[in-house]
Amino acid sequence: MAKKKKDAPITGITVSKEEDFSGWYTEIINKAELADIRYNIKGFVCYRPWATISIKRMYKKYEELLEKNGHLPLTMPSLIPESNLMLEADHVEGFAPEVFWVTEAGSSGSLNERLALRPTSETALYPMYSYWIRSYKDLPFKRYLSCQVWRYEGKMTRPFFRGREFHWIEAHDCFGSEEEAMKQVHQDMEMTYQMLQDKFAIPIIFFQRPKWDKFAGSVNTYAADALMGSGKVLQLPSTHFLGQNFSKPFNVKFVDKDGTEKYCYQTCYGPAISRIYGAMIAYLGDDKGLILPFDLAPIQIVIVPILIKGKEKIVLEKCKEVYETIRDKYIVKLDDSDESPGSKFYYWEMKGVPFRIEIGPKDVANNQIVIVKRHDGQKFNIKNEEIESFIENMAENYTKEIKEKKMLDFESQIELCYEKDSAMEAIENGKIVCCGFCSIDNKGYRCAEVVEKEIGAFVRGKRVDEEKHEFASCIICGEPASCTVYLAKSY
RNA sequence: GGGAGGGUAAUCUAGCAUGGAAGGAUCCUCGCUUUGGAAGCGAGAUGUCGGGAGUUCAAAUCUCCUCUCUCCCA
Repeated sequence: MAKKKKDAPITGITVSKEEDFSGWYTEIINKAELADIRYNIKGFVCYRPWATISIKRMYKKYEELLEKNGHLPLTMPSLIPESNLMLEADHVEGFAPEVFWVTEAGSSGSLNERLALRPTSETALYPMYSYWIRSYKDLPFKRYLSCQVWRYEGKMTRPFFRGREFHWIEAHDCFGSEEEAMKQVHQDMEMTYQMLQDKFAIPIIFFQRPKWDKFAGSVNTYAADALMGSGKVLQLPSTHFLGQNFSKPFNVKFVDKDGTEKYCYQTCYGPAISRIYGAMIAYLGDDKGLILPFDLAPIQIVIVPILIKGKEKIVLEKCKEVYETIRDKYIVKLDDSDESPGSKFYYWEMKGVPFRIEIGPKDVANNQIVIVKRHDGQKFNIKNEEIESFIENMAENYTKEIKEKKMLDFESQIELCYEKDSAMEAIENGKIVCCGFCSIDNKGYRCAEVVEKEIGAFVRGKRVDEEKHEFASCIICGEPASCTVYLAKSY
């Protein structure tokens, strides 16, 4: 065996995730070759193959679920005329500060009308919806598009978490009644749980956002907060009930059964896939590197031959044999490069490959192989005839095991608080605070500012599932509480 | 939004105070040797010193502008 040298180069992760999350994240982005920020426009990054493969699979899963639930795909232009964008007042006000404008083209100089690079597609889609929707028979009208959007973010950009360009899906649905629209909002939330929790192993909870924090132009916003375990939350997909706020200015109406024209009730839903990917690698990863759900891993099984002088041939033959038996069902890599075995172990662990198969002369002699599971490091000696069934069983359970390990019980994260001081202490201790609040309508905004300034947390809103706690008064102003809200630090 | 610190080869960096031939390590390529948790030796290749302007006989080094990255706070 080769001797380790003290100053041997370290290709794996060198920063502890717990001690220095920022450093850990930066290092994993680089060393696992997920993104490259050397592209010289702030907030615009290259997603490298290892990330892109997983992201494409996430898209595919999400798209399949949306289609199963009655959405059809479409593709839209990425430029929006300024006059479209201006049609809904609140929407303009909310997005105008972060719009990228195209004002010149070619050699003919400036354009007659400025064109916005879409920051979101409501104002691109809805003029077309007014053409496409004529009758109640066209309803419900459910469409989605997978696309990039651009927002001139002022906050610090980070690969996947926050960029000035990001990749998402947006679904835009039209209904004949408010009830149907609200049913869609609930279906959107259900889809979010199915994807984020079941497929990507990220624990979430939905809140109805306060009025001052809702999507610009919507009636209400319901947003998933990922529970990051540190008491901090991260906003993930949100779904919005738009009411008739957009259908009126955009003239999205239908002739109902009774022959009268009515404006549609609309919803929109925006899972930002790039951000979900960032949340997933950040939440699941450990000090060895990435941990990926089995379906999303670009390589699911890596075979590492242990080549001892004089026995290379029999080892490699067995590796190829195993490779051939499993390559039809899984994405398998036989790493027969010149690196030392240890170096390969560290590398593929960092890349988050779920299973590693080691095959050396001893294994050949014993008619077995060694299999190591990435997420918990468990090691198994498996006889030749049991290889396929063992892998099948382990592959089926791998994502579930990660999910069980990483799932957080929301109730265990929260602390009921009746006074500002105890809330401050709870937030300090990395808890989510549950308390009474005067109002999540605009009149509660002043108290929310106090929460931000003095407690250092944000009002995330009213939980959407069953609320078990009741409070008599607002934790800030002491007025009678109209609702129970949750306060947390956020990313 | 506010503050601080960076940018020299693909990567990490020395050099900058006091202007005068850009140095090392890693990666990469080739050869030999090795391989059950990060191997060794030898040879080789790689630089608009982030960009622009200024000062100077002379700028990685001084001045100004700009782009970009990292970290912290609101």
